[in-house]
Amino acid sequence: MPLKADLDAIDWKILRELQADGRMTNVELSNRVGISAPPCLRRVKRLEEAGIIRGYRALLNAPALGLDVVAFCLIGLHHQADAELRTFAERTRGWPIVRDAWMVSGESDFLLHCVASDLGAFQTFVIEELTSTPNVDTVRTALTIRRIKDEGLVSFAQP
Amino acid sequence: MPLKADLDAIDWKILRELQADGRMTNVELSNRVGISAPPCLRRVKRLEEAGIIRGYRALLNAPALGLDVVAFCLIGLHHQADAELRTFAERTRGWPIVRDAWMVSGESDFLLHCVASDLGAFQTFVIEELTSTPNVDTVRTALTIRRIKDEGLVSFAQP
DNA sequence: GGCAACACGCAAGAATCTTGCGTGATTTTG
DNA sequence: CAAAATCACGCAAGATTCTTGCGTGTTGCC
Repeated sequence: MPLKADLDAIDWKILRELQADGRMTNVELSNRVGISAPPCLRRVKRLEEAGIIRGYRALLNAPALGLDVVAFCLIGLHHQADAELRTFAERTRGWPIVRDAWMVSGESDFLLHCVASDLGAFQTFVIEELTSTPNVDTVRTALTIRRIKDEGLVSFAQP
Repeated sequence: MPLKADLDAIDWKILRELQADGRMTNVELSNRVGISAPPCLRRVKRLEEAGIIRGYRALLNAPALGLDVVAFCLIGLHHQADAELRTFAERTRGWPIVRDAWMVSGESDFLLHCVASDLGAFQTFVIEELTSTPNVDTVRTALTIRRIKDEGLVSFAQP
């Protein structure tokens, strides 16, 4: 189960390339990182089995699919005991509009990344679902105007 | 250049499957959506060329890579003229700590999704970069405690 | 110095990708 | 309404890629 310390320069290159293009063939990947295909594939599988690569995902174009509203919601609860946090977290998993969600510390307790077909659908969600959920205190929303940066979770500026 | 209206049930299945596993082989994908491999591959390419599939990305495990801090920053500027918004947007692209960034409307002007190796690195970024950037008025941060939902951008609950 | 552990690259068989082509269904057109 | 055109499907075959086993060279550790 390798961790960060076990990764060498080639592993980092693999991670960078697959974060940029997760569907690259192994042959192409092996050329880019400078080793032959078999050891390259073995490294990728090792990274997958170690959980360093959590999976692969196609990135979809929401507007082209009729999803014109992307927004973030900051949620504050009345009571933040463990049971209440878990209850709200569980509820977010049942809302299709919520795509990613984080429990956070600071002025709010949760941050929700939401996608909806239009403003009406989003407002309906906020009013009829979010604010009417028990224990929800504050809801602040930020409608996105446009995405200005979109890279993978991990930066490769330094290594 | 197909749009939403041109997509049939099989296309939606393809999108769902590739959003869940972007590295699935075309043979496996074709089995799951119920057609043979050649037309399935043709559909995928059509979706890619139409920009509906924007790309593919490996999802990496930040903590395993020594990145223990994931946070969001809400930024308010003093002046929100177009030139100033563009200037700030451009600056976010030069910060490796900032992974995704959105221009938003509401109480803040920008939302930054940040990843850092530790709290010190993040605080250094906030103090020495963010707050010292010209035209930055307010900076509110939300440190993430844990991710409670992590799905692709597009929901497939309805179609 | 010798041994064990490890990762590499080669090679071959299996699987997948990719293209061309014929068929059938649906839509358009006369 | 019929004929033609369009479209997407599935089959088949060659090209590419994946996958595994194996031998070799290097590294680290007695």
